[in-house]
Amino acid sequence: MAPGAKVVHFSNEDDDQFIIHDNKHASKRRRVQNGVHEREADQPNDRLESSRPKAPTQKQEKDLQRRKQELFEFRKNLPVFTARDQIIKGVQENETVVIVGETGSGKTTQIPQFLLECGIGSPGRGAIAVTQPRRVAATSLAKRVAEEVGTTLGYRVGYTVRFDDTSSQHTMIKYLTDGMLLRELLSDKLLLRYSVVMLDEAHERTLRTDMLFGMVKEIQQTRKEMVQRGEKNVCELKIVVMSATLDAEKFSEYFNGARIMYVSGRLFPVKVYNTIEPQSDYLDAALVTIFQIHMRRPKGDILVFLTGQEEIETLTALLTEYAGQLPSNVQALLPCPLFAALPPAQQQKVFEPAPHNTRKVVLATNIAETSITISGIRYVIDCGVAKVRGFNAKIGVESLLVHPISKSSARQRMGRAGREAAGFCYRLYTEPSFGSLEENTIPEIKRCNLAAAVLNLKAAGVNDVLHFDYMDRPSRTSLSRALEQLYSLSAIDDKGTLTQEGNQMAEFPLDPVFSKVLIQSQQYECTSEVISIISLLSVDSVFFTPPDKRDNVAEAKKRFVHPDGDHLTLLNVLKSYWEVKGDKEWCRENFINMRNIKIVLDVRNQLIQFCTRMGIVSSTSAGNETDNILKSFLSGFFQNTALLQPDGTYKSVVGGQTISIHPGSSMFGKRVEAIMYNELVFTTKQYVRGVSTVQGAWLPMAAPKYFGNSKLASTTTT
DNA sequence: GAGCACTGC
Repeated sequence: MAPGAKVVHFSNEDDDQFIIHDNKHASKRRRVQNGVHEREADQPNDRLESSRPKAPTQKQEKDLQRRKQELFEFRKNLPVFTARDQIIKGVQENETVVIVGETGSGKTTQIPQFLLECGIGSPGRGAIAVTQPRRVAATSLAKRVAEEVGTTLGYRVGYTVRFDDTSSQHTMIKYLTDGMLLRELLSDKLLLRYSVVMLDEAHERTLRTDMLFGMVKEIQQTRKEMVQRGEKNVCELKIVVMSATLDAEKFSEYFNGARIMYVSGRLFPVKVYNTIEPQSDYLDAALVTIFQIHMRRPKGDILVFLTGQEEIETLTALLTEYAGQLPSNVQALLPCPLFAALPPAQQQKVFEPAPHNTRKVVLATNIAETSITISGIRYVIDCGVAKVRGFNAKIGVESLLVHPISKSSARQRMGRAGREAAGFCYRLYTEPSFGSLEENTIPEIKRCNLAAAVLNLKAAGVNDVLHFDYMDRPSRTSLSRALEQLYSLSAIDDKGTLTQEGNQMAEFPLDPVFSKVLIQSQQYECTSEVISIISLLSVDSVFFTPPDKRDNVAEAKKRFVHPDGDHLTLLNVLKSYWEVKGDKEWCRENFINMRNIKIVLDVRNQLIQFCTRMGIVSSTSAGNETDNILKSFLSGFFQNTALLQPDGTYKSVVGGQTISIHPGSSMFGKRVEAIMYNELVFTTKQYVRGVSTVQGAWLPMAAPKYFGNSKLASTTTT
């Protein structure tokens, strides 16, 4: 099949009246970098040593002030700048304000500065916290705003993310991840160090932002009552919710009718086309559309939204093949894959400008919808679906399935074409299909396992999690399941109260199951190994798999295999890495993902620090007693076990479902009496990953409270 | 016999 043999027909393709989004001010303005460009922050040398930030020296001061002046020229042209006085007044007069502003309005960089300048944030009253769902955003925003304020990073302006804290007692504007603020809540239950909490990107509705909504709302009320009672050293807490979409009423309603303010953005008009007919094969439709654009439309790069790595690799291969057949008088076509598992060096390629006379085609997952911004994109192709993580609380199984996106997600994808100039968006579905999409994506809190979130709430003092003030309430089944799981781990007692062990578990930055394993490892005298393995399991993979080298990767993996399964195999990888002292060449030869190994080592160091603080000896080693390591894991993962059936399949002990070992596991194809697994996710089958051999006899020992022998007996018979 | 979107502490 030659590209162009088939044609995909789009509505209104030559009708300039059909413009969905039109900001008439936008095209007149010049694009200004507002410092939220993730690429810069993704450089490996991004990490700062946590030195004690000091006031700048006289010489530094001079440079800082010069830079500040330069930046002011940009700042005063930002749309939000004209609304400075109204915003200050709005926050002064209201305890909560909802601010709606599109990308490029400058709200995230400027509003904290306004609040600092007018004294709402001050050493006396408290600092300004600005939360972000992502680390890179928090760090790059802080760097930019420090420059704008004219201070060294970490002095008046800083950030706090996991493994990296540049804030100090002098910090008045602090950018932090929402997860980090949740952790601060454990030790500062009323967030007394802050006078303002700004929750940015609220429309994304991440699990953590949703938890913060409820907690800051309660804290605001408590602090107000304290002030009314005349308590000293307390001031009221201001809440600023910032959202990019127009669902502000929902936020306002939740926050007792909070004042809504709108800030204009800086997006250019994007013309939207829908297909006239539904497309049975969106991958094929995308391929044809790419060439239709390439042959007929003016310069500008193309961004294609697809669902996953496999699709992206398929389409990359097809594009490369057809691009080679283009006539010599047509400009070249350069496919650039982009997904999270791609090694950083290859991710970097999407940011490089296309060579002369070449059009770049970025084939991306949802990573390009929020996390990564690519310049030069004029055309977006949207297949209308995405892989979505789900959780069935009734049977306790996670899933990862392709699902139609929401209208707001489709608009977000569309907007990616209008960041620098007017653009075009080709939707590979009909207009009625668009009309039938859900308005908003279902918030994460309604579709994930809540065990960790519930434990976190309880540790922060919210005991009645069923009646907590959720903006979107998770189902009762989902909350009950979380409570049951915590009970089975002895994190809470039968009244739902946090136990001493549960309190300890909440301290660790881990899923409660892992915290349990870590604590239990003391009895099995293998804490050192357990910490390493937990760290290794906290990244997607310590290997990376280039699509053309799958066999070589499989070969490399074999070198580390431990007969008992993935847990000890992973440990072998880390041991080998240490033996060669992280030699780069060795990593390359063995397809070791250095970025992820770095994260593993960071997590490991952090866990050791937490252990030390809590009086757990982290150096205890199992030596050759590797069974003890597996027994430790079983003490947390006893529910994640399956038994071999006479027909050679595995059946889960809880739920009795037939499960398959993921092909990426070292246990793939092996038959043993019983297995324990790290996770079970339904994709095309019920796949388990992170699998090790266990003995059936260990099960009742691992969880005497949970296992009656009857339960075991009932699943072993077929 | 065959494969996981994206975040975060």
